[in-house]
Amino acid sequence: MVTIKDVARRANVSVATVSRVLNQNGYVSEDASRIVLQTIKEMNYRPNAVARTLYKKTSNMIGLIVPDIENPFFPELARAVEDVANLYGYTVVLCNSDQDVEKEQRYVEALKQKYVDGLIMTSHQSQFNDYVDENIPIIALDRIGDERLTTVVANNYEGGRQAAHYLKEKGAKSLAHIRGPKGIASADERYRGFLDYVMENELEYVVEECSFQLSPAERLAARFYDEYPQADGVFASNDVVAAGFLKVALKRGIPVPDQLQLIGFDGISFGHMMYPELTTVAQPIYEMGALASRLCIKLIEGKEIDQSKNDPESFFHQLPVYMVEGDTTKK
Amino acid sequence: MVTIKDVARRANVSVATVSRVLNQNGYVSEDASRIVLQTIKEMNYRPNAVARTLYKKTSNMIGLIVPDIENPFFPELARAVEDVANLYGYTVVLCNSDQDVEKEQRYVEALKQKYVDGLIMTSHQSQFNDYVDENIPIIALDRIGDERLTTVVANNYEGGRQAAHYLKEKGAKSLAHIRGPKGIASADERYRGFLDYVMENELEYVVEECSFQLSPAERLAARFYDEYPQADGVFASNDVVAAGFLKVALKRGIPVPDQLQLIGFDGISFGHMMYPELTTVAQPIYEMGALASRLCIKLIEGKEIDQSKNDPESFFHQLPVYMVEGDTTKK
DNA sequence: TTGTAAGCGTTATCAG
DNA sequence: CTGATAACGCTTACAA
Repeated sequence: MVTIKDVARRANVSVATVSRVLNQNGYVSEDASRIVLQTIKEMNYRPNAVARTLYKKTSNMIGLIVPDIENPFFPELARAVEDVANLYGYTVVLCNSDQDVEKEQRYVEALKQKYVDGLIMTSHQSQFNDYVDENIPIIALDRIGDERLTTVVANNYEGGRQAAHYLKEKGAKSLAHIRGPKGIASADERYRGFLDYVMENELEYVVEECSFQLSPAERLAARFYDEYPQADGVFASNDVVAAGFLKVALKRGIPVPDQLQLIGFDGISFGHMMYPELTTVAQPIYEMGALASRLCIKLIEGKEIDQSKNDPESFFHQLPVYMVEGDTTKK
Repeated sequence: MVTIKDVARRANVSVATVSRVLNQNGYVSEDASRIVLQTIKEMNYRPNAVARTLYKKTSNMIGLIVPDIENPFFPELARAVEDVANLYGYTVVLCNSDQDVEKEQRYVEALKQKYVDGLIMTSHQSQFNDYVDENIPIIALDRIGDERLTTVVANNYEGGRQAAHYLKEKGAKSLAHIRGPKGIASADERYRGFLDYVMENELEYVVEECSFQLSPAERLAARFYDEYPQADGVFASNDVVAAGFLKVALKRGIPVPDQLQLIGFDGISFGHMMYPELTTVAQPIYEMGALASRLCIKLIEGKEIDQSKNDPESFFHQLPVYMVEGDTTKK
């Protein structure tokens, strides 16, 4: 591997000079600059990022921790984070926490040892108060729990309300909400929104709980349709669960949307892959990821940190959700 | 940040001693060891990975380059790679190449500068002969193009044959293959398999080409059903395209599987999220990722490199595919 | 068994 | 404008 020393030797200058033209700082004469650039090209020299990191204590890497990249919500998010990071010259290190606090902890530790410049952490049950003491910027994405962290979330509460409202408008008389796991903030919020709305409007409703996965959703759906045959408007806490409910309904020959209307949450892309297409409360997934990434970089590069301390708006970013009208609700 | 020096000072030993107990090599007395361990704990010292990397020229990181993490095939793969990497103490750096040769090149460059220990590169059009000269282990995953690279792929050719055979067995008379983009090896192989089988059996068939995405698939499907109303057995080159064809068929009221049978390829998890469930030629996705990861680590740690040079079996790993019978083909 | 010191490849300070 | 040189935090000969 060719180092800065090799270049310096060949160009008959000192390493300091080479470093200067590399970083474009400090004075360096036209001549020197030209010859150095030339030799760099000739020797195909690439500065060693690790050495640089060691000295500068910054790696141009961002750690992204997700509970499970296989959950279709996260690839879209990850993609956005990476796109923006890339734009600014950062590399993203992706980690699966598996919702395991210890595993997450280990990752954070490992990443810090690698001098990652910032961390973006997605939804999780823990409150992770421990992390705020870390000396690197952390963005909470789709995750609430510590007000001291810069946060990016969708308006889950409003989404819950909208779902209930939409079902009511479409004529559903007996609502159901399949809520996500207790303790996961986004699930809790969607539930709260739904509940507030049905209470305010004195609607008939039931609530069941289900993890954000297909198989549990299918099992629950089977039981649910037996138990609550009168339910004609189901709001699932995410699209995967909604898909499970849709699948079981179709399998049983329950007419969707005529007898049973169905709304999901998230707006992940495969909602469009099925037929009937899923009606869903969509989060601006890509925007959320992009924003989180941008904020993280902003914090890293030290811009506007103070401002954000004072301005609540730039501390807590809640993005609006929007209805995507598919075929699982009436026109 | 607490460094090895701090620990040494506090423990009244030299940094060398601390380093020795840290790495468990070289002689160190019971006493010294005890006190060092003690102070490490007290000071909550974590060795700096960057400094270590600089010296050792190894980072315990593996770079994983995928064309697009949003394509549902890759999260499963990535997950497997990461799980195994983790097991052996490696961190995975995920990069999206976007099928862009230059972007991929930039990533490889950037990763090398970070002293990644190995690279796993997934399907791509380029032949990337350039990379074999790199001085780090590279695994080609779901990607063929350079025989000198250790390769992990599914038996795409056989999959293509199986799909055609299955459709024939189920009584389809007029077959169609919606092949993936020319130049992508896996797509080419599936096509070859399909073609060989229909030729050998003198079956009626047509072939269309479509990129591995939903929208193009839907557009093509619409045209396709108009143009080839007699087609009663469609083999799509991946599950996303199959989903697109299924969706349009259902929308048009074409009875699936009675009038039209449909087979996808990949076996991604959302094939189960829809109803009717997709019949598909499944790749052992997780196993492929896990194997690639294991092979990469094996190469990194220098085991069996020579052996693999001689034994073709350990150079080219082709995993078997298997039919997943869903509801889009007859029972 | 332990310590000293020379790297690893950069950057930045400080004289010239 | 340029060049020595001291960091950055760790590992490992080589001495002791």
